[in-house]
Amino acid sequence: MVEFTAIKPTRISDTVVEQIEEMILTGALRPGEKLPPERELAEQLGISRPTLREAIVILESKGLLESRRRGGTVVLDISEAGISDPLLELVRSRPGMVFHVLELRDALEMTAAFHAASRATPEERSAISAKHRELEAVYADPECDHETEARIDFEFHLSIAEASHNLALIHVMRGLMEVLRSDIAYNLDKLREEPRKYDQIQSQHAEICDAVVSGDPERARAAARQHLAFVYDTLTENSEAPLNAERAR
Amino acid sequence: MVEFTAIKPTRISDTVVEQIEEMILTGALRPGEKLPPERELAEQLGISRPTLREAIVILESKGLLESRRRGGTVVLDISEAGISDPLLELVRSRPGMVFHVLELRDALEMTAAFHAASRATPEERSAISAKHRELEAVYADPECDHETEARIDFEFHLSIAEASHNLALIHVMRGLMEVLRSDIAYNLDKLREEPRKYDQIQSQHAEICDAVVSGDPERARAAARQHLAFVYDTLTENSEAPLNAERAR
DNA sequence: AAACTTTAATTGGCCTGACCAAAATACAAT
DNA sequence: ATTGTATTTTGGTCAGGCCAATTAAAGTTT
Repeated sequence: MVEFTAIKPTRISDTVVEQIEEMILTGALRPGEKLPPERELAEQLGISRPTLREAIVILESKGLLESRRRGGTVVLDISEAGISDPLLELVRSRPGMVFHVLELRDALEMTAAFHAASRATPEERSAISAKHRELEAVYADPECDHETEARIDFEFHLSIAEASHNLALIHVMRGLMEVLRSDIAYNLDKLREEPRKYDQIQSQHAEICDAVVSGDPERARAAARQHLAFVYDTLTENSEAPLNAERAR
Repeated sequence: MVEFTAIKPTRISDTVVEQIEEMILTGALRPGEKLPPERELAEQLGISRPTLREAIVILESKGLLESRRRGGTVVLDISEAGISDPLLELVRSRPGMVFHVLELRDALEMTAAFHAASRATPEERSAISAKHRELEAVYADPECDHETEARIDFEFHLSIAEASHNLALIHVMRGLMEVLRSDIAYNLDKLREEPRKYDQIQSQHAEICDAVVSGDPERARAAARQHLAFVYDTLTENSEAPLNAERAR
Protein backbone atom coordinates (compact mmCIF):
# COMPACT_ATOMS: atom_id res chain seq x y z
CA MET A 1 0.00 0.00 0.00
CA VAL A 2 1.53 3.27 -1.10
CA GLU A 3 1.00 6.52 0.75
CA PHE A 4 -0.71 9.19 -1.26
CA THR A 5 -0.53 12.79 -0.16
CA ALA A 6 -3.64 14.81 -0.77
CA ILE A 7 -3.16 17.14 -3.73
CA LYS A 8 -3.59 20.83 -3.23
CA PRO A 9 -5.67 22.69 -5.77
CA THR A 10 -3.34 25.62 -6.23
CA ARG A 11 -5.13 28.73 -5.21
CA ILE A 12 -4.41 31.62 -7.48
CA SER A 13 -3.70 33.97 -4.59
CA ASP A 14 -1.05 31.56 -3.31
CA THR A 15 0.59 31.61 -6.68
CA VAL A 16 0.77 35.37 -6.57
CA VAL A 17 2.19 35.20 -3.05
CA GLU A 18 5.02 32.96 -4.19
CA GLN A 19 5.60 35.15 -7.20
CA ILE A 20 5.96 38.36 -5.22
CA GLU A 21 7.89 36.58 -2.45
CA GLU A 22 10.44 35.46 -5.00
CA MET A 23 10.68 38.89 -6.55
CA ILE A 24 11.45 40.32 -3.13
CA LEU A 25 13.97 37.63 -2.26
CA THR A 26 15.79 37.86 -5.57
CA GLY A 27 15.92 41.61 -5.33
CA ALA A 28 13.65 42.29 -8.27
CA LEU A 29 11.59 44.17 -5.73
CA ARG A 30 13.70 46.22 -3.39
CA PRO A 31 12.77 47.41 0.10
CA GLY A 32 10.93 50.69 -0.01
CA GLU A 33 9.81 50.15 -3.54
CA LYS A 34 6.14 50.72 -4.26
CA LEU A 35 3.87 48.22 -5.95
CA PRO A 36 1.43 49.41 -8.60
CA PRO A 37 -2.05 50.30 -7.36
CA GLU A 38 -4.23 47.29 -6.69
CA ARG A 39 -6.57 47.90 -9.62
CA GLU A 40 -3.69 48.29 -12.01
CA LEU A 41 -1.69 45.33 -10.72
CA ALA A 42 -4.75 43.11 -10.79
CA GLU A 43 -5.25 43.90 -14.43
CA GLN A 44 -1.57 43.28 -15.21
CA LEU A 45 -1.78 39.85 -13.60
CA GLY A 46 -5.10 39.12 -15.22
CA ILE A 47 -6.83 38.45 -11.92
CA SER A 48 -9.53 40.16 -9.92
CA ARG A 49 -8.89 42.67 -7.22
CA PRO A 50 -10.22 40.60 -4.28
CA THR A 51 -7.92 37.77 -5.28
CA LEU A 52 -4.97 40.12 -5.51
CA ARG A 53 -5.89 41.49 -2.11
CA GLU A 54 -5.84 37.98 -0.62
CA ALA A 55 -2.26 37.68 -1.75
CA ILE A 56 -1.29 41.12 -0.49
CA VAL A 57 -2.84 40.55 2.91
CA ILE A 58 -0.93 37.30 3.31
CA LEU A 59 2.35 38.95 2.42
CA GLU A 60 1.50 41.72 4.83
CA SER A 61 0.92 39.24 7.65
CA LYS A 62 4.28 37.74 6.83
CA GLY A 63 5.88 41.11 7.29
CA LEU A 64 7.01 41.51 3.71
CA LEU A 65 4.63 44.23 2.61
CA GLU A 66 2.78 47.13 4.11
CA SER A 67 -0.08 48.98 2.52
CA ARG A 68 -1.33 52.34 3.57
CA ARG A 69 -4.37 54.17 2.48
CA ARG A 70 -3.50 56.31 -0.46
CA GLY A 71 0.15 55.53 0.15
CA GLY A 72 0.17 52.41 -1.95
CA THR A 73 1.75 49.09 -1.04
CA VAL A 74 5.45 49.15 -0.25
CA VAL A 75 8.06 46.44 0.21
CA LEU A 76 9.46 46.22 3.75
CA ASP A 77 12.99 45.46 4.80
CA ILE A 78 13.41 41.74 5.08
CA SER A 79 16.24 41.95 7.58
CA GLU A 80 13.88 42.96 10.32
CA ALA A 81 11.07 40.67 9.23
CA GLY A 82 12.67 37.30 8.50
CA ILE A 83 10.91 35.21 11.13
CA SER A 84 10.60 31.50 11.55
CA ASP A 85 8.88 30.51 14.77
CA PRO A 86 5.20 30.68 13.94
CA LEU A 87 3.81 30.52 17.41
CA LEU A 88 6.12 32.98 19.06
CA GLU A 89 5.26 35.29 16.22
CA LEU A 90 1.70 35.21 17.46
CA VAL A 91 2.88 36.18 20.88
CA ARG A 92 4.92 39.02 19.55
CA SER A 93 2.06 40.51 17.57
CA ARG A 94 -0.25 40.82 20.58
CA PRO A 95 0.41 43.93 22.66
CA GLY A 96 -1.05 42.76 25.96
CA MET A 97 0.63 39.41 25.52
CA VAL A 98 3.72 40.65 27.36
CA PHE A 99 1.89 40.28 30.63
CA HIS A 100 0.85 36.74 29.82
CA VAL A 101 4.45 35.90 29.12
CA LEU A 102 5.63 37.66 32.27
CA GLU A 103 3.26 35.60 34.36
CA LEU A 104 4.54 32.48 32.72
CA ARG A 105 8.10 33.54 33.33
CA ASP A 106 7.21 34.08 36.96
CA ALA A 107 6.24 30.44 37.29
CA LEU A 108 9.18 29.17 35.29
CA GLU A 109 11.96 31.23 36.79
CA MET A 110 10.94 30.39 40.32
CA THR A 111 11.36 26.73 39.52
CA ALA A 112 14.50 27.36 37.54
CA ALA A 113 16.13 29.25 40.37
CA PHE A 114 15.04 26.65 42.87
CA HIS A 115 16.49 23.71 41.01
CA ALA A 116 19.54 25.60 39.88
CA ALA A 117 20.38 26.36 43.49
CA SER A 118 20.36 22.68 44.34
CA ARG A 119 21.71 21.09 41.19
CA ALA A 120 24.15 23.51 39.60
CA THR A 121 27.69 22.29 39.16
CA PRO A 122 30.55 24.42 40.45
CA GLU A 123 31.29 25.44 36.88
CA GLU A 124 27.72 26.58 36.36
CA ARG A 125 27.72 28.54 39.60
CA SER A 126 30.79 30.45 38.61
CA ALA A 127 29.33 30.99 35.15
CA ILE A 128 26.24 32.52 36.75
CA SER A 129 28.39 34.73 38.94
CA ALA A 130 30.41 35.84 35.95
CA LYS A 131 27.31 36.68 33.98
CA HIS A 132 26.02 38.64 36.93
CA ARG A 133 29.19 40.66 37.19
CA GLU A 134 28.93 41.37 33.49
CA LEU A 135 25.37 42.48 34.06
CA GLU A 136 26.37 44.84 36.82
CA ALA A 137 29.02 46.30 34.56
CA VAL A 138 26.63 47.17 31.76
CA TYR A 139 24.11 48.49 34.26
CA ALA A 140 26.72 50.77 35.72
CA ASP A 141 27.74 52.05 32.32
CA PRO A 142 25.37 54.83 31.28
CA GLU A 143 26.78 54.80 27.76
CA CYS A 144 25.97 51.17 27.16
CA ASP A 145 23.35 50.75 24.45
CA HIS A 146 20.14 49.25 25.64
CA GLU A 147 20.14 46.36 23.26
CA THR A 148 23.35 45.01 24.73
CA GLU A 149 21.97 45.61 28.19
CA ALA A 150 18.87 43.56 27.41
CA ARG A 151 20.95 40.82 25.89
CA ILE A 152 23.13 40.41 28.96
CA ASP A 153 20.05 40.51 31.19
CA PHE A 154 18.56 37.76 29.09
CA GLU A 155 21.73 35.69 29.23
CA PHE A 156 21.88 36.01 33.00
CA HIS A 157 18.44 34.54 33.46
CA LEU A 158 19.18 31.91 30.87
CA SER A 159 22.33 30.80 32.63
CA ILE A 160 20.26 30.09 35.72
CA ALA A 161 17.73 28.12 33.71
CA GLU A 162 20.48 26.06 32.18
CA ALA A 163 21.84 25.26 35.62
CA SER A 164 18.48 23.76 36.56
CA HIS A 165 19.36 20.72 34.45
CA ASN A 166 15.82 20.50 33.20
CA LEU A 167 15.81 20.39 29.42
CA ALA A 168 12.10 21.00 29.08
CA LEU A 169 12.28 24.05 31.29
CA ILE A 170 15.29 25.40 29.48
CA HIS A 171 13.66 24.99 26.13
CA VAL A 172 10.47 26.79 27.02
CA MET A 173 12.22 29.60 28.84
CA ARG A 174 14.64 30.20 26.03
CA GLY A 175 11.78 30.75 23.62
CA LEU A 176 9.90 33.03 25.95
CA MET A 177 12.81 35.19 26.92
CA GLU A 178 13.88 35.55 23.34
CA VAL A 179 10.52 37.11 22.77
CA LEU A 180 10.84 39.43 25.72
CA ARG A 181 14.37 40.52 24.98
CA SER A 182 13.31 43.32 22.66
CA ASP A 183 10.65 44.56 25.04
CA ILE A 184 13.08 44.55 27.93
CA ALA A 185 15.24 47.09 26.20
CA TYR A 186 12.32 49.43 25.94
CA ASN A 187 11.26 48.97 29.52
CA LEU A 188 14.76 49.44 30.86
CA ASP A 189 14.64 52.82 29.23
CA LYS A 190 11.77 53.87 31.39
CA LEU A 191 13.34 52.36 34.46
CA ARG A 192 16.48 54.38 34.03
CA GLU A 193 14.46 57.51 34.57
CA GLU A 194 13.55 56.23 38.01
CA PRO A 195 16.81 55.54 39.84
CA ARG A 196 15.03 54.05 42.84
CA LYS A 197 13.40 51.29 40.86
CA TYR A 198 16.45 50.95 38.71
CA ASP A 199 18.52 50.16 41.75
CA GLN A 200 15.92 47.72 42.98
CA ILE A 201 16.31 45.68 39.81
CA GLN A 202 20.02 45.51 40.42
CA SER A 203 19.68 44.39 44.01
CA GLN A 204 17.10 41.81 42.98
CA HIS A 205 19.48 40.37 40.43
CA ALA A 206 22.17 40.27 43.06
CA GLU A 207 19.89 38.48 45.48
CA ILE A 208 18.91 35.86 42.91
CA CYS A 209 22.51 35.31 41.93
CA ASP A 210 23.72 35.00 45.48
CA ALA A 211 20.94 32.63 46.51
CA VAL A 212 21.52 30.34 43.56
CA VAL A 213 25.28 30.34 43.84
CA SER A 214 25.26 29.75 47.56
CA GLY A 215 22.88 26.84 47.07
CA ASP A 216 19.79 28.00 48.91
CA PRO A 217 16.79 26.77 46.85
CA GLU A 218 14.02 28.38 48.87
CA ARG A 219 15.72 31.74 48.99
CA ALA A 220 16.42 31.55 45.26
CA ARG A 221 12.80 30.82 44.54
CA ALA A 222 11.63 33.70 46.66
CA ALA A 223 14.11 36.06 45.05
CA ALA A 224 12.95 35.11 41.56
CA ARG A 225 9.35 35.57 42.61
CA GLN A 226 10.03 39.02 43.99
CA HIS A 227 11.92 40.07 40.91
CA LEU A 228 9.26 39.04 38.41
CA ALA A 229 6.45 40.48 40.49
CA PHE A 230 8.32 43.76 40.62
CA VAL A 231 8.83 43.84 36.87
CA TYR A 232 5.18 43.02 36.30
CA ASP A 233 3.98 45.78 38.57
CA THR A 234 6.37 48.31 37.11
CA LEU A 235 5.25 47.52 33.59
CA THR A 236 1.67 47.73 34.71
CA GLU A 237 2.22 51.27 35.86
CA ASN A 238 3.90 52.32 32.64
CA SER A 239 1.60 50.53 30.25
CA GLU A 240 -1.87 51.66 29.39
CA ALA A 241 -3.17 48.15 28.72
CA PRO A 242 -2.21 45.66 31.46
CA LEU A 243 -4.15 42.60 32.51
CA ASN A 244 -5.49 44.23 35.61
CA ALA A 245 -9.06 43.53 34.77
CA GLU A 246 -8.37 39.83 34.84
CA ARG A 247 -5.86 40.08 37.65
CA ALA A 248 -8.11 40.01 40.67
CA ARG A 249 -5.59 39.01 43.29
CA MET B 1 13.26 63.17 20.97
CA VAL B 2 10.55 60.60 21.45
CA GLU B 3 10.04 57.70 19.13
CA PHE B 4 6.66 57.65 17.44
CA THR B 5 5.44 54.45 15.92
CA ALA B 6 3.19 54.83 12.95
CA ILE B 7 -0.35 53.96 13.86
CA LYS B 8 -2.08 51.27 11.89
CA PRO B 9 -5.74 51.70 11.07
CA THR B 10 -6.96 48.32 12.21
CA ARG B 11 -8.12 46.39 9.24
CA ILE B 12 -11.27 44.43 9.86
CA SER B 13 -9.81 41.23 8.43
CA ASP B 14 -6.97 41.49 10.94
CA THR B 15 -9.47 41.78 13.72
CA VAL B 16 -11.13 38.60 12.58
CA VAL B 17 -7.76 36.89 12.37
CA GLU B 18 -6.99 37.75 15.99
CA GLN B 19 -10.45 36.68 17.03
CA ILE B 20 -10.19 33.24 15.47
CA GLU B 21 -6.56 32.90 16.52
CA GLU B 22 -7.53 33.47 20.10
CA MET B 23 -10.42 31.02 19.88
CA ILE B 24 -7.99 28.41 18.65
CA LEU B 25 -5.38 29.18 21.29
CA THR B 26 -7.86 29.16 24.14
CA GLY B 27 -9.43 25.97 22.90
CA ALA B 28 -12.80 27.47 22.04
CA LEU B 29 -12.07 26.10 18.59
CA ARG B 30 -10.56 22.67 18.77
CA PRO B 31 -8.42 20.93 16.15
CA GLY B 32 -10.55 19.15 13.60
CA GLU B 33 -13.53 21.33 14.25
CA LYS B 34 -15.24 22.82 11.22
CA LEU B 35 -15.98 26.50 10.78
CA PRO B 36 -19.38 27.56 9.48
CA PRO B 37 -19.60 28.06 5.71
CA GLU B 38 -18.09 31.32 4.54
CA ARG B 39 -21.40 32.91 3.62
CA GLU B 40 -22.92 32.01 6.93
CA LEU B 41 -19.92 33.03 9.04
CA ALA B 42 -19.63 36.31 7.17
CA GLU B 43 -23.22 37.10 8.03
CA GLN B 44 -22.68 36.14 11.66
CA LEU B 45 -19.73 38.50 11.92
CA GLY B 46 -21.54 41.20 10.02
CA ILE B 47 -18.86 41.45 7.35
CA SER B 48 -18.64 40.67 3.67
CA ARG B 49 -17.40 37.41 2.31
CA PRO B 50 -14.27 38.77 0.58
CA THR B 51 -13.20 40.35 3.86
CA LEU B 52 -13.81 37.12 5.72
CA ARG B 53 -11.80 35.32 3.07
CA GLU B 54 -8.87 37.66 3.64
CA ALA B 55 -8.84 36.57 7.26
CA ILE B 56 -9.21 32.89 6.43
CA VAL B 57 -6.43 32.98 3.87
CA ILE B 58 -4.09 34.59 6.38
CA LEU B 59 -4.85 31.97 9.01
CA GLU B 60 -4.34 29.34 6.38
CA SER B 61 -0.91 30.71 5.53
CA LYS B 62 -0.09 30.60 9.22
CA GLY B 63 -0.95 26.93 9.32
CA LEU B 64 -3.89 27.26 11.65
CA LEU B 65 -6.68 26.52 9.19
CA GLU B 66 -7.23 24.53 6.05
CA SER B 67 -10.11 24.92 3.67
CA ARG B 68 -11.09 22.44 1.03
CA ARG B 69 -13.56 22.80 -1.73
CA ARG B 70 -16.88 21.66 -0.45
CA GLY B 71 -15.17 20.30 2.65
CA GLY B 72 -15.48 23.50 4.60
CA THR B 73 -12.74 25.13 6.65
CA VAL B 74 -11.27 23.09 9.47
CA VAL B 75 -8.98 23.91 12.37
CA LEU B 76 -5.59 22.25 12.22
CA ASP B 77 -3.67 20.83 15.12
CA ILE B 78 -1.34 23.48 16.48
CA SER B 79 0.73 21.04 18.46
CA GLU B 80 2.10 19.73 15.20
CA ALA B 81 3.81 23.00 14.43
CA GLY B 82 4.83 24.89 17.49
CA ILE B 83 6.80 24.78 20.66
CA SER B 84 5.94 21.18 21.35
CA ASP B 85 7.55 20.00 18.16
CA PRO B 86 11.17 20.20 19.29
CA LEU B 87 10.09 19.24 22.78
CA LEU B 88 8.49 16.12 21.47
CA GLU B 89 11.77 15.20 19.89
CA LEU B 90 13.56 15.62 23.19
CA VAL B 91 11.07 13.47 25.04
CA ARG B 92 11.29 10.78 22.41
CA SER B 93 15.04 10.68 22.32
CA ARG B 94 15.75 10.76 26.03
CA PRO B 95 14.09 8.25 28.35
CA GLY B 96 14.26 10.15 31.64
CA MET B 97 12.72 13.19 29.99
CA VAL B 98 9.37 12.40 31.53
CA PHE B 99 10.65 13.67 34.85
CA HIS B 100 11.85 16.88 33.30
CA VAL B 101 8.41 17.44 31.88
CA LEU B 102 6.78 16.54 35.17
CA GLU B 103 8.84 19.12 36.96
CA LEU B 104 7.87 21.68 34.39
CA ARG B 105 4.23 20.74 34.78
CA ASP B 106 4.62 21.20 38.50
CA ALA B 107 5.59 24.82 37.99
CA LEU B 108 2.97 25.47 35.36
CA GLU B 109 0.00 23.81 36.97
CA MET B 110 0.54 25.57 40.25
CA THR B 111 0.30 28.88 38.45
CA ALA B 112 -2.56 27.72 36.28
CA ALA B 113 -4.59 26.59 39.28
CA PHE B 114 -3.81 29.79 41.13
CA HIS B 115 -4.95 32.10 38.38
CA ALA B 116 -7.86 29.92 37.38
CA ALA B 117 -9.18 30.12 40.92
CA SER B 118 -9.23 33.90 40.76
CA ARG B 119 -10.11 34.54 37.13
CA ALA B 120 -12.35 31.73 35.93
CA THR B 121 -15.77 32.71 34.68
CA PRO B 122 -18.80 30.92 36.10
CA GLU B 123 -19.05 28.97 32.85
CA GLU B 124 -15.46 27.84 33.14
CA ARG B 125 -15.93 26.80 36.76
CA SER B 126 -18.88 24.63 35.90
CA ALA B 127 -16.94 23.23 32.95
CA ILE B 128 -14.14 22.24 35.30
CA SER B 129 -16.60 20.64 37.68
CA ALA B 130 -18.21 18.75 34.84
CA LYS B 131 -14.87 17.48 33.61
CA HIS B 132 -14.01 16.38 37.12
CA ARG B 133 -17.23 14.43 37.48
CA GLU B 134 -16.46 12.82 34.16
CA LEU B 135 -13.03 11.97 35.48
CA GLU B 136 -14.45 10.37 38.61
CA ALA B 137 -16.78 8.33 36.46
CA VAL B 138 -14.06 6.82 34.33
CA TYR B 139 -11.91 6.23 37.39
CA ALA B 140 -14.76 4.34 39.02
CA ASP B 141 -15.28 2.23 35.94
CA PRO B 142 -12.83 -0.69 36.01
CA GLU B 143 -13.73 -1.58 32.44
CA CYS B 144 -12.80 1.79 31.04
CA ASP B 145 -9.84 1.57 28.70
CA HIS B 146 -6.76 3.38 29.87
CA GLU B 147 -6.44 5.56 26.86
CA THR B 148 -9.81 7.15 27.50
CA GLU B 149 -8.91 7.49 31.13
CA ALA B 150 -5.71 9.35 30.29
CA ARG B 151 -7.55 11.56 27.84
CA ILE B 152 -10.12 12.67 30.39
CA ASP B 153 -7.37 13.22 32.94
CA PHE B 154 -5.57 15.38 30.40
CA GLU B 155 -8.73 17.34 29.59
CA PHE B 156 -9.38 17.99 33.25
CA HIS B 157 -6.01 19.60 33.77
CA LEU B 158 -6.36 21.46 30.49
CA SER B 159 -9.71 22.93 31.46
CA ILE B 160 -8.07 24.46 34.50
CA ALA B 161 -5.26 25.88 32.40
CA GLU B 162 -7.76 27.40 29.99
CA ALA B 163 -9.55 29.08 32.88
CA SER B 164 -6.32 30.85 33.83
CA HIS B 165 -6.86 33.21 30.87
CA ASN B 166 -3.16 33.19 30.13
CA LEU B 167 -2.62 32.29 26.49
CA ALA B 168 1.09 31.65 26.84
CA LEU B 169 0.55 29.32 29.75
CA ILE B 170 -2.26 27.50 27.98
CA HIS B 171 -0.22 26.85 24.93
CA VAL B 172 2.84 25.53 26.68
CA MET B 173 0.82 23.30 28.94
CA ARG B 174 -1.20 21.93 26.09
CA GLY B 175 1.95 20.85 24.34
CA LEU B 176 3.43 19.32 27.44
CA MET B 177 0.40 17.40 28.50
CA GLU B 178 -0.19 16.18 25.00
CA VAL B 179 3.24 14.69 25.26
CA LEU B 180 2.53 13.10 28.60
CA ARG B 181 -0.88 11.75 27.74
CA SER B 182 0.43 8.50 26.40
CA ASP B 183 2.75 7.92 29.30
CA ILE B 184 -0.01 8.60 31.78
CA ALA B 185 -1.98 5.66 30.51
CA TYR B 186 0.93 3.40 31.28
CA ASN B 187 1.50 4.80 34.71
CA LEU B 188 -2.14 4.63 35.65
CA ASP B 189 -1.89 0.95 35.00
CA LYS B 190 0.66 0.54 37.73
CA LEU B 191 -1.26 2.77 40.07
CA ARG B 192 -4.35 0.63 39.77
CA GLU B 193 -2.49 -2.18 41.38
CA GLU B 194 -2.07 -0.07 44.47
CA PRO B 195 -5.55 1.00 45.60
CA ARG B 196 -4.20 3.26 48.30
CA LYS B 197 -2.28 5.48 45.92
CA TYR B 198 -4.99 5.17 43.37
CA ASP B 199 -7.47 6.69 45.78
CA GLN B 200 -5.03 9.43 46.67
CA ILE B 201 -4.94 10.56 43.07
CA GLN B 202 -8.68 10.80 43.09
CA SER B 203 -8.84 12.83 46.25
CA GLN B 204 -6.09 15.11 44.96
CA HIS B 205 -8.07 15.80 41.82
CA ALA B 206 -11.11 16.51 43.93
CA GLU B 207 -9.14 18.93 46.10
CA ILE B 208 -7.78 20.80 43.07
CA CYS B 209 -11.20 21.00 41.50
CA ASP B 210 -12.86 22.22 44.65
CA ALA B 211 -10.23 24.83 45.39
CA VAL B 212 -10.37 26.26 41.88
CA VAL B 213 -14.14 26.25 41.61
CA SER B 214 -14.62 27.79 45.02
CA GLY B 215 -12.15 30.52 44.11
CA ASP B 216 -9.36 29.93 46.60
CA PRO B 217 -6.10 30.66 44.74
CA GLU B 218 -3.65 29.72 47.46
CA ARG B 219 -5.40 26.46 48.23
CA ALA B 220 -5.57 25.65 44.52
CA ARG B 221 -1.87 26.23 44.14
CA ALA B 222 -1.06 24.04 47.09
CA ALA B 223 -3.34 21.29 45.83
CA ALA B 224 -1.70 21.30 42.42
CA ARG B 225 1.72 21.21 44.03
CA GLN B 226 0.80 18.25 46.17
CA HIS B 227 -0.66 16.37 43.25
CA LEU B 228 2.31 16.77 40.97
CA ALA B 229 4.80 15.98 43.71
CA PHE B 230 2.88 12.81 44.45
CA VAL B 231 2.86 11.74 40.82
CA TYR B 232 6.56 12.47 40.54
CA ASP B 233 7.41 10.42 43.61
CA THR B 234 5.19 7.55 42.59
CA LEU B 235 6.76 7.39 39.17
CA THR B 236 10.17 7.55 40.74
CA GLU B 237 9.43 4.42 42.71
CA ASN B 238 8.07 2.54 39.74
CA SER B 239 10.63 3.62 37.22
CA GLU B 240 14.09 2.21 37.00
CA ALA B 241 15.63 5.42 35.68
CA PRO B 242 14.47 8.48 37.60
CA LEU B 243 16.35 11.74 37.99
CA ASN B 244 17.29 11.03 41.58
CA ALA B 245 20.92 11.64 40.97
CA GLU B 246 20.26 15.23 40.01
CA ARG B 247 17.44 15.70 42.44
CA ALA B 248 19.23 16.63 45.59
CA ARG B 249 16.44 18.36 47.42
C1' DA C 1 6.47 85.85 -0.74
C1' DA C 2 5.32 82.65 2.81
C1' DA C 3 2.23 80.24 5.50
C1' DC C 4 -2.13 78.43 6.03
C1' DT C 5 -6.90 76.52 4.04
C1' DT C 6 -9.47 74.50 0.88
C1' DT C 7 -10.32 71.42 -2.80
C1' DA C 8 -9.78 67.58 -5.66
C1' DA C 9 -7.82 63.31 -7.14
C1' DT C 10 -5.73 59.05 -5.94
C1' DT C 11 -5.89 54.70 -3.62
C1' DG C 12 -6.69 51.17 -0.17
C1' DG C 13 -10.75 49.16 2.53
C1' DC C 14 -15.04 47.24 2.12
C1' DC C 15 -19.58 45.73 0.22
C1' DT C 16 -23.19 43.45 -2.87
C1' DG C 17 -24.15 39.99 -5.88
C1' DA C 18 -23.14 36.71 -9.11
C1' DC C 19 -21.07 32.57 -11.61
C1' DC C 20 -18.18 28.51 -11.74
C1' DA C 21 -16.33 24.07 -10.35
C1' DA C 22 -15.32 20.53 -7.18
C1' DA C 23 -17.12 17.25 -4.06
C1' DA C 24 -20.43 14.95 -1.12
C1' DT C 25 -24.96 13.27 -0.88
C1' DA C 26 -29.14 11.28 -2.53
C1' DC C 27 -31.16 8.72 -5.74
C1' DA C 28 -31.95 5.94 -9.75
C1' DA C 29 -30.64 2.09 -12.66
C1' DT C 30 -28.36 -1.98 -13.79
C1' DA D 1 -25.05 -4.61 -3.95
C1' DT D 2 -22.72 -1.91 -7.09
C1' DT D 3 -22.51 1.45 -10.44
C1' DG D 4 -23.90 5.62 -12.58
C1' DT D 5 -26.33 10.06 -12.52
C1' DA D 6 -28.45 14.29 -10.64
C1' DT D 7 -28.64 17.64 -7.01
C1' DT D 8 -26.90 20.54 -3.61
C1' DT D 9 -23.48 22.42 -0.83
C1' DT D 10 -19.43 25.25 -0.57
C1' DG D 11 -14.97 27.24 -1.63
C1' DG D 12 -12.70 30.02 -5.59
C1' DT D 13 -13.16 33.80 -8.52
C1' DC D 14 -14.81 37.79 -10.78
C1' DA D 15 -17.18 42.41 -11.73
C1' DG D 16 -18.23 46.90 -10.37
C1' DG D 17 -19.23 50.25 -7.10
C1' DC D 18 -19.15 53.29 -2.70
C1' DC D 19 -16.57 55.16 1.14
C1' DA D 20 -12.82 57.38 3.60
C1' DA D 21 -8.26 58.50 4.41
C1' DT D 22 -4.42 60.84 2.61
C1' DT D 23 -1.75 63.52 -0.26
C1' DA D 24 -0.90 66.97 -3.62
C1' DA D 25 -2.43 70.87 -5.96
C1' DA D 26 -4.92 75.09 -6.04
C1' DG D 27 -6.39 78.94 -3.79
C1' DT D 28 -6.50 82.35 0.00
C1' DT D 29 -4.98 85.20 3.56
C1' DT D 30 -1.54 87.72 5.97
